[in-house]
Amino acid sequence: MTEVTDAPNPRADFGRRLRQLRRDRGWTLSEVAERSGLAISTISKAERGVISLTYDRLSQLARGLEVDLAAFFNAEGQSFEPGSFAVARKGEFKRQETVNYVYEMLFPDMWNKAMTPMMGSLKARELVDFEDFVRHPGQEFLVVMEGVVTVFVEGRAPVRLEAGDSIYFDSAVGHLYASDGERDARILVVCAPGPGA
Amino acid sequence: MTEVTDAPNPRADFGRRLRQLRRDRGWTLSEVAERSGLAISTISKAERGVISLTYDRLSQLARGLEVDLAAFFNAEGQSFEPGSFAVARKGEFKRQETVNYVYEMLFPDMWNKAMTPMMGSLKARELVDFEDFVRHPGQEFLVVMEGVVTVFVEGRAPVRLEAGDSIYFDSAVGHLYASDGERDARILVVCAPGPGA
DNA sequence: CAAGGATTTTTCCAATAGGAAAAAATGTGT
DNA sequence: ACACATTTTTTCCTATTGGAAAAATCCTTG
Repeated sequence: MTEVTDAPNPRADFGRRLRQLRRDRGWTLSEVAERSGLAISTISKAERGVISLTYDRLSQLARGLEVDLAAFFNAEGQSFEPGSFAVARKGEFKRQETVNYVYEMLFPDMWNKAMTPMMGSLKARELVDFEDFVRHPGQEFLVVMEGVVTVFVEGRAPVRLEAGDSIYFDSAVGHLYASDGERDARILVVCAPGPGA
Repeated sequence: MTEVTDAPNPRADFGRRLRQLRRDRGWTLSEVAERSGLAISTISKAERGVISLTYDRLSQLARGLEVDLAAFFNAEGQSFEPGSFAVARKGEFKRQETVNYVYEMLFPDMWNKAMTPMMGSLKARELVDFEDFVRHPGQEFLVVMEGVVTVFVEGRAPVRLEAGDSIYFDSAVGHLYASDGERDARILVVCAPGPGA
């Protein structure tokens, strides 16, 4: 016995979205049924929130409607000694310089760490040389500690980050940081080798 | 008798992702069960691809894991799309609470990241319960953003860290953080799975 | 407005999901 | 190695889903 609830049923929303999706395409139930391999009745019920589709069917349906599964929801839219540890005191870092940045590796004498944390300084209004995108395997995480930083990711619009903001990306994609404010910026970068490292 | 199919079952992928998501948080099945309201067995089966969850359950599960539903799907295949990136704005984090800390996972809807960055707050002079050392595989990196923090590493003398200081250690060793100052402390923690993860 | 085709909703039943509890496996400390 | 606690997997059973076909609704046209 299906209750007549107009409470914000989770599936009701989904159903509406589904129907919308179908009608946007001007398709009928049977058309979608054919494309997806589901039964007409199933789709009908799903659209009205009578039933709650299983992952399998959702998956099929997505293919049938030619949308990414996510579209349905977008609702809201290591010789590191085991057991060891190390402390890095502010200011006691080992300095390194590259063309683009000045940074200090935090635990230089531990090797095979799963992560490589670095503190970096970006001089205010440093020239950004677009020829020098940095690329390397693995993933990278950056937090802005002070100042404002613009991150250039190859093929994407620049991202402006303020203190407290962070970004996570695939290091294999060309990237570049630059201070964006009047002051020097201070960043923390943590690199990790990719899954297959 | 479950067939031993290693065929690219659509749900198998999903299941793996699910398990990953749960383990990233260090949660047990029953923990997720409680948070999501689903039965333990259901989650277990879903993770192993034995069953195909319905939309309703998926929805609940997403809430329980504190991820956007879309996060389950975005990566139809791989995790952390090669070449992708994500930005976390200060204050736009997803809150999580444990017995000892309040922290916000920074990129909750990307899974299989090589690193798991979190921002945490430690209430001033919170009682430290030494019975509750935290232990999990992998390595951990902590930076103090604000305040003063004492890190207790099992079997070692407590380490006092001030803003800008950081510590890197093996997460398998019992560890515990506590704010040590008058003010609340703010920390950034990055976890990485160990070599054999 | 009646007839006929197209589309959607219902009905009925087999297939599958989901939960409670038992069983197995996996970890702890002693 | 042992018992003990914790976590995961199985088992067993009920509730729900999903499909085929029948019934109802909605066009369109004469």
